[in-house]
Amino acid sequence: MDRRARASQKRQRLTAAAARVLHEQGIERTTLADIAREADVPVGNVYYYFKTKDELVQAALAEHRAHLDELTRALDRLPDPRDRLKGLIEAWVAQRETAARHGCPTGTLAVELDKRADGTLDAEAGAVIRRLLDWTAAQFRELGRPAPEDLALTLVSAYQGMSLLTNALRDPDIMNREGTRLLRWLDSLEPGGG
Amino acid sequence: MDRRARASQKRQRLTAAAARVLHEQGIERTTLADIAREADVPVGNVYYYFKTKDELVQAALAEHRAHLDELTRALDRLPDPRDRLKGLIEAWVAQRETAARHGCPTGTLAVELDKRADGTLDAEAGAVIRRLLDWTAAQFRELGRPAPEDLALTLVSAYQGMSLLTNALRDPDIMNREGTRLLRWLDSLEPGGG
Amino acid sequence: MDRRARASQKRQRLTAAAARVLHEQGIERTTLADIAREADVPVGNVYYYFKTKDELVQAALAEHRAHLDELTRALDRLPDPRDRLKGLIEAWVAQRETAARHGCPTGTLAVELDKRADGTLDAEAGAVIRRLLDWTAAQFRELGRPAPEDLALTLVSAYQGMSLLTNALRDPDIMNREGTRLLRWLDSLEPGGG
Amino acid sequence: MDRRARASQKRQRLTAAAARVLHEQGIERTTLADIAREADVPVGNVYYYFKTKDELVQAALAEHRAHLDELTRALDRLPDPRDRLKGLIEAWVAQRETAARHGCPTGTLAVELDKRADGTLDAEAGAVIRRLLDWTAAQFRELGRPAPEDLALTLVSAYQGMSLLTNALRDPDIMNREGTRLLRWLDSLEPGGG
DNA sequence: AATGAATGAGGATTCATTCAT
DNA sequence: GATGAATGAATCCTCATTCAT
Repeated sequence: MDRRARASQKRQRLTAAAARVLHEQGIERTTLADIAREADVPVGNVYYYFKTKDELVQAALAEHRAHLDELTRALDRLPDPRDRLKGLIEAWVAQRETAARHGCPTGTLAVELDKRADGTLDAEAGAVIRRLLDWTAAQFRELGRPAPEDLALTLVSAYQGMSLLTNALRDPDIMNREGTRLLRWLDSLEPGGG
Repeated sequence: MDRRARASQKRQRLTAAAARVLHEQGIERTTLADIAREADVPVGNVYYYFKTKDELVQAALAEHRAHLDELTRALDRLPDPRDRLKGLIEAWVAQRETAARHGCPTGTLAVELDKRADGTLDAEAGAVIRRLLDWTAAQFRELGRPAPEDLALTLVSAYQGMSLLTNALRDPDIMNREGTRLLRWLDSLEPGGG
Repeated sequence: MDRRARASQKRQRLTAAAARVLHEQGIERTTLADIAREADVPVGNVYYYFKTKDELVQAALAEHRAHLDELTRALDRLPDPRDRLKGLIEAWVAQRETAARHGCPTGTLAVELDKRADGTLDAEAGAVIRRLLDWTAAQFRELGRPAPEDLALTLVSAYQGMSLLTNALRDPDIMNREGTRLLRWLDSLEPGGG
Repeated sequence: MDRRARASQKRQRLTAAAARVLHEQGIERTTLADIAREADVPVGNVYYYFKTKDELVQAALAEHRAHLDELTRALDRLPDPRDRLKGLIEAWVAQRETAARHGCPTGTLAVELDKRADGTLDAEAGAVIRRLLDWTAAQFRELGRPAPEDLALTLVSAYQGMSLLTNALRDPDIMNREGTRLLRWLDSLEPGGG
């Protein structure tokens, strides 16, 4: 492995560490030293890859978006859009233990970023959520449902809401119950129906 | 007004300032000086009323719970539980501009508090949310619906979810759309029906 | 009890509390609030009796000096100066548990006061110790020993030393052992001997 | 000199400064800024070497222990244990001016540390004193004296006592007088005698 | 590129002392 | 005289960021 590869690997390690630690501890509670330690990179060296802490937050957001893309790409292989949406919900429920401990990564980052005066990163968190909304709307559209954007809003809202409650009440079972309801709801939708 | 009254008023002013500023800027981004300035109280004096920053956070949470109690007490005057729930939703939607800028006070505090190692305050945020869940479930129960706790979960989840999305996307209209849907959903429920 | 008496009783309560708490926690670690609480006097009221914290320290020193005077006055009733000195040592050893926990009141106050730039109170602590030295020297003189001041120095030094070691090592038995030795030493001294 | 060497030198400078200033001003009266200034190190940088003020106190204690070890190692080169003990006393007396101004470094630190609720550092101060006791007892044992631990206790007690009196009365001559007595006492001891 | 070390601007908290009634 | 409340200076500690090698 040459210099170039080693460097980019270090960058990747930092990004992954940032995504993980920022999700667990939040932005304000996480120090650069925390991330550096987790990535096994000397503190001073972090600045070679990321000029500011904000850039690391940005990288973490990008990482979460990449995870989302990975998931939707996999679901896209399913022929039936309804199955894709059900797969999405099942993926959410599968993460219930993590959600109980730390909430939805993107959702909680968005909440924290919103509290800042500077709204640069704020928008980026919104963009990840919008991406999820768009993909979801596309599935409803393909299903022939009217107002697919509204349906997407309802589904993603439900996800963020149940993640927050699961987290706040430290009760992963909330995601089981709400997940089950959402799956039944999807099943009840008739293609193109009202 | 004597010393005693003026002092307790100061405490109240600090509590109100804390509730407001912590909602707007988040816990970590808010300094004691911020709250002191907002309440027009010298920093050193804050400690006469609250021994730590955490106690101010606690007071802010109590303030939000009090607001919630006030609202539900008012709604309790309505004879029909369905109307009470619709009133709750309308109150939420009426706050959409604030939600777009800062999210749900309790919800965002809960998210931040969860990121802490020490879980004391964390639990208190959860308690406020649970209070809302309980009141909501009571209405569904009075309506004669089966599984009122699950319905409450669905409604409160929807609220937290739409608040978060509205905030993350800075789009208050989201609360109009989801609010409308929730109202229609309530109307569609037949008393005691499945 | 009239105003005058009640007030002086309050002053006495504060003095006693100061003597106790300053011995236990040291000057720097003790707040005025600590002393006020211990004396069951409102903080604001302390300043009516003592204009500064230093005045309270001074009062505590005076209290310790009074205790010493009380003890020597009682010992002065014994006809034999050697018995008086032995009584002194026995009184010290009887305090060994307190010494193990907090050291000699006057000695530890003197150590703390010495660390100050301002030497006013410093001198007062020294004066209490000097008073003990003088009384002790008087006994040796009455015994007809040569260089009674040196003997007093040796005895008081031994007391301060064993108090410090007992305290630092948290071992009250040290005072038993050294006390026994000092008693034997006194017995071995022949009146007027070399 | 490279970074590494300069850094470790800085640590040493901080330790030496801490030992000195803490001895002179006491723990509570010394600010981190005092120590930083004395060591010519920016305040913020102190925390790179010592995570808390307590760690600096600990380092100062270790420094004093090192000084003690140095002294006893030098004395160990003398063939006669009695000469070693006399050398120890002479070293004490040689420090009389410092003792008059600030007392025994370890003794006064021990007194201050005892006043704390947290007893961690307290024990460390005790350990330094115990080390001195042990070395002293070893000399008496080698001299063939019975109860060497008691003799050590007497000698070290006398040292702490005369240091405290010298300091409290600001009279270095006290150490001359007590030192002379202790030297004579050592001379009077017959090997193995009672 | 890599890295240990340096820097300084905050931020929470404490507390002696003063004030207003 | 009595008292709750007010004040502000001081202190410890954190951490993003920069620097020198």
